[in-house]
Amino acid sequence: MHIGHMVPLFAMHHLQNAGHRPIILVGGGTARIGDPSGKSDMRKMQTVEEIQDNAEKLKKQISRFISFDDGGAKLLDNAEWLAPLNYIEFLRDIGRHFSVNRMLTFEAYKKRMENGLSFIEFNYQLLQSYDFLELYRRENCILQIGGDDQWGNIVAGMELIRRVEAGDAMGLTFPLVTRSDGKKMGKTEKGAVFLDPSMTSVFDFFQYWRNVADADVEKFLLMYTFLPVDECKRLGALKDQEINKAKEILAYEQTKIIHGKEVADNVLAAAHAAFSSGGADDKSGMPSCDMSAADFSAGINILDLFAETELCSSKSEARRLVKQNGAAVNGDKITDPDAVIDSGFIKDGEIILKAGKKRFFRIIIK
RNA sequence: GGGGAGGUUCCCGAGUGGUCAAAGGGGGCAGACUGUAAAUCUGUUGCUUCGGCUUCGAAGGUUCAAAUCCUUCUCUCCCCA
Repeated sequence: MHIGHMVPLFAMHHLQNAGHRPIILVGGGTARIGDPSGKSDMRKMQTVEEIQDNAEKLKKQISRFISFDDGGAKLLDNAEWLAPLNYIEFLRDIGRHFSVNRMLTFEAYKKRMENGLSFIEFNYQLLQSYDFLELYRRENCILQIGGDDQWGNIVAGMELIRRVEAGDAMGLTFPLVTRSDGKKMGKTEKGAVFLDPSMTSVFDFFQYWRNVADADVEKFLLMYTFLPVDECKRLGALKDQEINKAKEILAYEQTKIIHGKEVADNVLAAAHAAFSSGGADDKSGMPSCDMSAADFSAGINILDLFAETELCSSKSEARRLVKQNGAAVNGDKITDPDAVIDSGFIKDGEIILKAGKKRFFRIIIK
């Protein structure tokens, strides 16, 4: 789960507030098949344990803004009805309603016609349509929402419901959220910005939002926060230095939604501490680790120290950083790769490392 | 089953016996400029005890020397059946 997946979930939040009952469907059954809308590779297969584990995590993550309490949202796994499927019966009852000619006209398949499309991927549409049908039958679900790459699959499901149950179902899709520079939302080239704090630290998460392009501020406030529309517009219209406030609010609100208010407050203070107020604010939201005072009594080489933290992944990288004038300890640049960090650097029981202008790491001395 | 084309460092993509840790581009990182923005410019981009070490789908082989040649295997794509 990364922030690129959030839009349909936010839509769910709003729909739930309007009195609807959201059902989140996890693809425990379809996880074993590729999705033709994916770029080119088949989805990697997952074990049953992985799927269940993921489903639990998912529920935990989204329960902050979608209520699973009594009568609230439901989380279902399509393995429940896909796993016991009988192939012959499926062909007879479901397959007969699909026209290959029509399926081939969908954009998602057209693309794949050039470099190959396996049969199981081609079948994905039938399965997703069947999911919709089952949800219609079991939960009286009449609306399916998803990214616009799901358009064809959703429409196919609507048609199936009409043919089989003479029911009237609807679809709602959202365009892929892009940033003003044309890239996909939530993708840094290093990888996606994940909701799980063990994959993307809350500090980095906050900073991602804090650093969005000016042109994206209003759009993201509207899409990714629950602030009133007027307020979003007002903030998005701020200029120059002022718009930084809007970005901070965006980052704070978003962090609050995903990680909770307490974490958001901490990270906000940590960001202040790192970037402006000379260390007066609470730094507990900053990425950190514990080290013992004894480790520093003999001193630690600057390169080793940086390589130990998440700031640098190897000593070579640390060396580069130091050479290029990008490393700082407690705010002072260190340019000598042989520099040794010892107890003298400990201030108020901690040492603050900085790589470049925006990446911080806090070593807490125990 | 038959025939053909391929698998190169994060990605795309050069490289067909030594000058290759491997062109170029993208991305990343750092520096300058700024508003913790964008754009731009510059540097950098396998690891290292700085002696070297490991990388070009996998395993063997030829050679003083291989990403480059040979063998087997494996995966992908295309055409025919």
